[in-house]
Amino acid sequence: MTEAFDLLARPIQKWIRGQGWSQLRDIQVRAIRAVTGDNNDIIISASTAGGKTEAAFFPLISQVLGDEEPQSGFDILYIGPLKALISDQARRLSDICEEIGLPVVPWHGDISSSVKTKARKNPAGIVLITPESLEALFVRRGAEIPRLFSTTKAIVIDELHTMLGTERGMQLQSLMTRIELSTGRHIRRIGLSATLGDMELAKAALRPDAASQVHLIEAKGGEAELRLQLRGYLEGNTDEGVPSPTNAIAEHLFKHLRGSDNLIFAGSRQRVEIYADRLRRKCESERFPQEFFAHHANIAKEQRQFIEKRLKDGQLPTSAICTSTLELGIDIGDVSSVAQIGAPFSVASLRQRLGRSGRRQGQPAVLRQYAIESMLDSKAHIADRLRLGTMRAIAMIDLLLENWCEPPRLGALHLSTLVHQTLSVIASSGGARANTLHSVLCVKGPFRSVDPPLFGEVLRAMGSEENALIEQSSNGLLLLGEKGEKLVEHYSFFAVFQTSEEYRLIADGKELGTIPVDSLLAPGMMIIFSGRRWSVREVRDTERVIIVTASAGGVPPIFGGDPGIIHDKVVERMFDLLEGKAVPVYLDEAARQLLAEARLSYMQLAFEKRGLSHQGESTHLVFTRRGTIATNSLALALRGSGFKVEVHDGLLEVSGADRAENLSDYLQTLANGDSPDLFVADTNLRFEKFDHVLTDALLQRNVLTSRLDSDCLADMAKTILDSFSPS
DNA sequence: GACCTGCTGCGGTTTG
Repeated sequence: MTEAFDLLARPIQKWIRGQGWSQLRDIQVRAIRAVTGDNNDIIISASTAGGKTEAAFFPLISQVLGDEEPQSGFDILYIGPLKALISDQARRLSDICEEIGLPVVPWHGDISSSVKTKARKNPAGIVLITPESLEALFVRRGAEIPRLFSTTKAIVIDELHTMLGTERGMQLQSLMTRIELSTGRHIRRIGLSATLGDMELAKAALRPDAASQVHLIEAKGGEAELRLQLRGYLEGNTDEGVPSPTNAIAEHLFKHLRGSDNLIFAGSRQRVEIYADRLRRKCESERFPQEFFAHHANIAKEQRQFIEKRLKDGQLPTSAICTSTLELGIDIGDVSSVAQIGAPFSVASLRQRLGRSGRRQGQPAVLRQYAIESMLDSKAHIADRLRLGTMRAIAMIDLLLENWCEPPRLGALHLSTLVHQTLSVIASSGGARANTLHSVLCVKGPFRSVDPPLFGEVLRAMGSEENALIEQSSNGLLLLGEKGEKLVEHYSFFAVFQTSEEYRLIADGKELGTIPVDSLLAPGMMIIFSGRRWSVREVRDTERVIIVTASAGGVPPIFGGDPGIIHDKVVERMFDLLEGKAVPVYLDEAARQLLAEARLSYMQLAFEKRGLSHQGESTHLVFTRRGTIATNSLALALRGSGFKVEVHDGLLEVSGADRAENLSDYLQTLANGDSPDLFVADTNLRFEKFDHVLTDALLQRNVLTSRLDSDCLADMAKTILDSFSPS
């Protein structure tokens, strides 16, 4: 083997030989050199099943084995986003470490407390933990942190992309900084991922102070051949014998997927239920055994694990109709194909989904994309005439083929998580001064855009009479207030993300899953859940339990959700497509037709006036050609000035102004640099777990860094006016 | 116009 192999400890070499591997993979060779060479941080980027875990751990374990005298403390800290992933990885690492005698400790909510107590009393080896369990260690056992991590060589962060630019990612960054501060040691960080949109941003997020020092190890090539098709379907055809798009797509899935393992991403939990119900009934009527199953976050854990196991075993053909639950790293083996119903919300997630197929040598990855549009008549809506859903699906596939995916959105204030971490630091240390908190969290920690005056405002909000989360002692020390103590004491404190209240659905004494409390159900109503039909017998409000029995009819519950954020680049590509002539080869006949119709509609609009187009008496179209954040920001500005606005991908439908001049006059004031008030209407500004603590002024500043952008308005208005002005 | 993720300590009972 190579000289990299020689850098590994004997027991690791022996294990590799024992596996019968003839050679190490390229990223493994490069990772071994990087880990052994210096103590810098590292990002290892390779496709799923590309050998990233081994690439990081072979040399790290070798270093641990090279230590002369083992000291008390965990040698390697692994952070994973999912309990299931941690259990998978612990199994793989145990296999390597068993003979060596290095402990491997999975640590999350499903691990018994005796295992954790034992590991805490005698810390050694590799600990694999969730951000939340690490948080719990800080809050409940703050004094033990220096001892537990005094000898830790590295922190390995799996699925790094899930942690970038999110509340949970800020929490993790904060905890990593706090480990370094409390042990007084610099600990190298190693991030693993398959879908990082921008390596420079990923480096900056991994180590804000020394991004340029981060080694980048990217796998080259090795991508499976991709076979793809985009199929178009029309809704609203009342002719006899023409199936609805849902039925036609279910038929197509049944015909092509039955007999093999597949993932069908349906886009929402409600649509998962609809397709699962259709496909189950299809199996029944054709007298085939059941092989299509619904899989989403509200379905009971036992049922989800049953489906995951069926997929992994590969014994019985299994197709899961799912949401993003089956998108991340948990081990379900290789699937024959991936289906996507409706356009996804990001290219990154499409790529992650596609990575589930074509993992075996010589097997292609297969993607079937289904697009549903409405039939057009003279009153058809502009979003339908431009076939925006189909345009987005094509734009996303286009960008996927170019190997592009969304970069993380860094630079937001994340004030909700700042509130959380402030409580956490005070809880774990018993009390802290304001300047210490600012230094730990905002200077050394991740909340870098929060200056002392802003932090002071956050502290005052937390200490307000109403919130009473913190209070100041006579000597200036900040302590937990009455409500703060209560909050931190409960285990629900450890997660930084928001969750909603739910009812449990019970049939024959067995839990089927949960549904949101706001989906109004009463006895006698019929629902579809877990792909089957049920009738509600009893609603027990105090226990939050709903008893159901099998039934013949039903409709899926409404699960609710946040609107997704589409990146600027995707919308730009959609409009390039509308203006272009090329027809992608992977479109079926119906999809070609949709593209042709969209281009014709766009040309007719553009013929009048590009950018700002007249629609009937008092309705105008404003083409922003930008993603969700910029387009929503302009929509709020217009609403604040009395216009009525409907928002679509890259365009606004504006009414309420009698003449186009009013609209263009207003856009002119924006182009001149006038900054409008985006918050005149009673816009909802509370999205995250601790947003309720913040004042309106803080919420507005927060939202302007995460979901809105007022700085882009002037340029956007200029561009729109330029394309509008008569030539 | 969407999706996902996570959770301690203690008291009681049973078993060797």
